[in-house]
Amino acid sequence: MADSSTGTDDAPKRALNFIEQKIEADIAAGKHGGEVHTRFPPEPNGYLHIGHAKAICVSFGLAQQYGGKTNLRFDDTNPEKESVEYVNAIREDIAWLGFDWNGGEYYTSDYFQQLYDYACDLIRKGLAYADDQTAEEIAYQKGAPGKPGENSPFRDRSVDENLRLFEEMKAGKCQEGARVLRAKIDMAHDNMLMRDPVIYRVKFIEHHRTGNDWVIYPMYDFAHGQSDSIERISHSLCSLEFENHRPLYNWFIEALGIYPSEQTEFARLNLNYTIMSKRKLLRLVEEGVVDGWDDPRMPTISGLRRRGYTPESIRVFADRVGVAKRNNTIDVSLLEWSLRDDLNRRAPRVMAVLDPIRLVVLNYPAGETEMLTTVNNPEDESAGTREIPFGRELWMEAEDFRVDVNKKWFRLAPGRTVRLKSAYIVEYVDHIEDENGKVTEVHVNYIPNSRSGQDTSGVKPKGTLHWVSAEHAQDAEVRLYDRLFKEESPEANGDFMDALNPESLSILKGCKIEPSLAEAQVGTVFQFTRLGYFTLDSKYSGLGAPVFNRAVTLKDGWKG
RNA sequence: UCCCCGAUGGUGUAAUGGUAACACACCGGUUUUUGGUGCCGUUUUUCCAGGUUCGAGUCCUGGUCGGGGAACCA
Repeated sequence: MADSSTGTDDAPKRALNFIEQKIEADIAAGKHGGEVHTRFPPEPNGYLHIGHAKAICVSFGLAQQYGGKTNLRFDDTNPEKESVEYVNAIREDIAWLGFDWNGGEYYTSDYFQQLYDYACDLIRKGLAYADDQTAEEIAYQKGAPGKPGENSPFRDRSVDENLRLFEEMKAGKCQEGARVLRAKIDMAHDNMLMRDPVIYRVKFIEHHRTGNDWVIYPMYDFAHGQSDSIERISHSLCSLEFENHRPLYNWFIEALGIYPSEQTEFARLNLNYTIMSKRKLLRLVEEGVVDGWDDPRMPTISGLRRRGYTPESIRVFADRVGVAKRNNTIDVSLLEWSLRDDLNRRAPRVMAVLDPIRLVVLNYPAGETEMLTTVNNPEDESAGTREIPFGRELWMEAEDFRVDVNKKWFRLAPGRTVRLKSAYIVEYVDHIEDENGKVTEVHVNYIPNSRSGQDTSGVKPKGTLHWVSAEHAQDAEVRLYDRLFKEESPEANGDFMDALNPESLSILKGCKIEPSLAEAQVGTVFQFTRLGYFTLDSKYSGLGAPVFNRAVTLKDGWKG
């Protein structure tokens, strides 16, 4: 099992990251019975984003890799900010990413009684006490980094008194803020978190699961390690910001003498041109800057899903990003590459014209329709072929015709010849402009013996254009997205709201799509030939009124 | 001021005392009925100073820079 990551003999051995190295060492040493049991512990107070996706891939992926299990645990110790709406969204996102919490689904709130008993145990061991001071007094006594704190006047209460006072807290006899339970550690400790941390506070707030059963709630530090321990988590993986909490995590486990789960921290994911904090994303939603948590411009998993990202692409991305301890900012182009790389191999190619102008084939008989065969995916023969209608009247992309061009122009222009994708080669005849000089219609002649697949014309056009038959095309709305922020580090200078990109969304109406797209399903991503990858918007698409989102453009090598 | 963590091309990640490599990005070439894909190639790298060693990105000491830390948040 220890070398399950190395794959088959002929596969090149991927370098292990530092957590994999630790796990393999632990397995070799027989630690935790040689088992790997991880957990993913979101607080249900917001939607999951791409940063969480990395954490999910790490915790679930490592367990998978070493034949272990993963628990999903909702860390719901603060009823003020949590709700079932978030619980359900989180579940959906993890499942969509392709992970199965085969170790079970749990809630920290399931352990409230157990945690309460642990606290009583600590009191009995003389390691916790009830403190009746205000939050301000406690904060003041904490001292400062480099300056020791001072003991609370309530620090030496007797075990019996502490037990009675804690019981009163539980029974609802204390006002919020009137009393807390604190661990008795060391008010002069170098690590501020070890200076008698508060472990229980009073909150008269209904909890989304336990209702009004409890009026005292454990703090993160008193809940997390113990929950890991209760679930016999061997490797508790979290982000760097919890490094300072590890001594406390271990202190509680040792003081309580419970199963020794072990915490390992790694660097969280940061992406340029976006923000990742739940609080700030919430602000975008609340201020209506975006169309909800699943707006296709959001870095949320639900936003990426609606945008057209595939679970596979996100998993590959998480893998490429790596696991290490130094702070990082990943270039968003790696995310885009991951999607293109996945979709290039899988997405069916179709044709659509976003900014249509008329293309008339003068020498093609009016009223005649010819069905042409075209491959669905040149990268995948098994994707098969389909028929597309061709006729005299077509739609072409306005930007594919220009009057004044240079030698680097591969498209249509006066005197030029181009191939219509999967159809015929056509040569320019003339064009019509409106009173503003805008080209509204282009006229061409086709070369009859240049039909795709049976071309005997010998003509070698420089470019290939996409098109749709005017008679058969359907109308669609297409939404193009650009990055939400115009600055690489939106939080770097001042308010991130000032860094918003005002042109992050453009809505195109009257786009022309080929008839086969009438049967498009939400969840399928298509390549619109030469334009990018597009998928039906799950929110705004109606019957007969399709709305497509562009997930990502094709890489554009044209410098013209 | 104190504690913890980190530092390798533009961005990430490897190299586990023995030739600094891989991916993305960039640039160039080639193929192409997608200016896509594929293929080939160019450019660019160990924070600084000492030390240990036949040999240091790696070990040691000191420094510099960056991140985290004083919520009844997680």
